[in-house]
Amino acid sequence: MTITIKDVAKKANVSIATVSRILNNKPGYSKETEKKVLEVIDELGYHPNSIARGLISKRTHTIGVLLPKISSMLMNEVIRGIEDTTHQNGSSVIVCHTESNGQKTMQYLQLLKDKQVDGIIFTSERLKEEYYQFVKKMEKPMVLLSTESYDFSIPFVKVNDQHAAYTATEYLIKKGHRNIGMISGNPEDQVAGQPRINGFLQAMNNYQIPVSHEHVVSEDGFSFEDGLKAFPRLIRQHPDLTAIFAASDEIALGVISAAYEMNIKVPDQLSVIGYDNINIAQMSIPPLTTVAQPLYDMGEKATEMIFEMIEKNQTVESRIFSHQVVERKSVKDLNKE
Amino acid sequence: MTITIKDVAKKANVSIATVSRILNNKPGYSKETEKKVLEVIDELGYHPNSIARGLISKRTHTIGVLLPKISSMLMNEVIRGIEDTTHQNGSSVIVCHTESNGQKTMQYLQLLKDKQVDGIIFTSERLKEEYYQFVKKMEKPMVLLSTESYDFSIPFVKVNDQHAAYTATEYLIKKGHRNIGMISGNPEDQVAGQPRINGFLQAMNNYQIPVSHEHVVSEDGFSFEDGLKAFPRLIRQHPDLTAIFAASDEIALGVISAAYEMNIKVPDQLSVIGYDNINIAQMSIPPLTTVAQPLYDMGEKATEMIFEMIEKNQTVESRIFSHQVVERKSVKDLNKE
DNA sequence: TTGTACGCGTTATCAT
DNA sequence: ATGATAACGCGTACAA
Repeated sequence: MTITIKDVAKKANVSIATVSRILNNKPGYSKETEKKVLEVIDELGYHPNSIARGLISKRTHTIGVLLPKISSMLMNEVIRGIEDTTHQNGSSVIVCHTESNGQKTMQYLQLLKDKQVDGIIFTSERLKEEYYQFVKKMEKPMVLLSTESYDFSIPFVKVNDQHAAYTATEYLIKKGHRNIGMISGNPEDQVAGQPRINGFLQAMNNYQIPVSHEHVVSEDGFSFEDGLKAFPRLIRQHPDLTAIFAASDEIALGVISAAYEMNIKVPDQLSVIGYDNINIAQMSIPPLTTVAQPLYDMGEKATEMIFEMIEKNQTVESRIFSHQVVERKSVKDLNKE
Repeated sequence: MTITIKDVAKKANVSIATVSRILNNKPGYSKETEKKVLEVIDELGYHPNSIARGLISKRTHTIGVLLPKISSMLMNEVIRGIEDTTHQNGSSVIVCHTESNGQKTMQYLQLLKDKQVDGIIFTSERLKEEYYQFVKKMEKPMVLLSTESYDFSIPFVKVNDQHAAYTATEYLIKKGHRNIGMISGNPEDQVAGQPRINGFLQAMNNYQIPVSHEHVVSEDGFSFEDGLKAFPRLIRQHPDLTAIFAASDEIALGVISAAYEMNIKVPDQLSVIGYDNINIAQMSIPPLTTVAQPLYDMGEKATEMIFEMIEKNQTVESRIFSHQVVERKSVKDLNKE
């Protein structure tokens, strides 16, 4: 038998109301009874049932996170930021892998609604009208993470992808490179695809280096395999390339492996810069230079925003995190020759 | 306003009891009323509130997972197996990172109790008496994953670590290696530490190859950095080593990177075999040969076991998964010279 | 300061 | 086949 507030009340010779007040710091009890009740609670090892609590208070101390089909390594740090922060706030999180599948996403949203989550963090994917409407009906706060909506006004946390891609490209240029190619993710991806391509093109243009769209090659996604497959195509088209900007670290590692297979030395014959700065960036040979997103911090911030919205019942300001290139050893400085 | 079973009942001109029966396939209603009610439900877009449901049914359709401080890349696949399976069963999971901290673990156990999870999956760490007693009082089923308890009789899912380590070492030996070193995790780790060392030693002994304990070097954990730091120490002690068995893939990558720094060619001058077969094993240069654990399947199986215990209210048989070496390119065959 | 009683949304028991 | 109602464990308005 689980022990309830009634048991405590009985044993302490008070009403359940009093126990409840003490539990929730609501005024209306004397120091004496508080002490007495606290003792009994301790003695019985009583803990309130959060289910019952949630039923009445409308707060379940649970938040939902929607994740699309992208690198688990990438999301790992983000999720850690979210989970740590959530638990620090005495709540827990339900993680949902939507696989970027609309139907699955709706199913998960329904699950989150059934479970009465207090808020939702929607990640790394375009927020479709359908999703938005559903959440709106739930009347629960939502924040966007690593994505942004132009259709609906929802607070978000992200890095400026175009700017970061610009920075990466510019870094290459400043190291003396002129023949630069890019391997992007899916160009139809409005959040991590096109903007990074734009940033690349913009940098090249700004430095008045001729580029065509043939300089950017793309596969479906951002994976190691995508890099592995895309690199040979790119290098065959442009054998004179001295540097490559990869739209993700995994792609970059794929490029490095493919280059190794083709007997092209990195960074001596080919420089590579990545994007994300996930764990594996340090593990490659040579260690990967990359533009870093503060993944953990972004997860943390998004979570803090959700809690602020939940508790103050008002909206909150979006936050753009700054990126930063992390220099390791995959880019050669052509100026030093 | 959220719409409840009452709204459905009212609109369908029946009692809430009838609606509830239809919702739960309890006998006691006619085809007609069923149709009518189902229509109304659809029309209103009604979904039962799982919180209220959980309050009375004592099932929350939530399970808890306890994770220690180990490679997030490793646990990633396991977690995916758990989450997928859980969601397929209409439940969701609360993931708790204990950091291998006893106090934190107890806090999380308390959280899981408060949230009334239906069951607990305890992972990759020794089950302390304190944890066991707590869960026992909860009267909820538990299964062990990648760990095993000799003190308490709890169903588990794992690979035979000693045997797998034996297999890895034997693989090296069969490729003609005799001077073999090992970089292990923490030897005091009773689940992934000592057993793997034992397996290594056992293989060497069985093939009558002299080894001392100096052939195995260990750092605190199983990380890339551990491998990075341990390798130079090991190779200085035994400059004649031709092969290394690393107790994890991350350690193995650390070894490869360290070897690269020291200008030692893998696999030409040094062969390396890993353990786990996580994603990054294919990304290294050269791609890593390793002994694979069926991580996703293990997560899946543990989850199925938990659900069986929950639903049939009885215990269940443990399961030892078989391991398998995945040949890539980090081990040289000395017989082919 | 303290207690009584109702309600949260659902399932289960007992009538009808 | 169906409905009224207690119960799940807790918070809170209201009364005392």
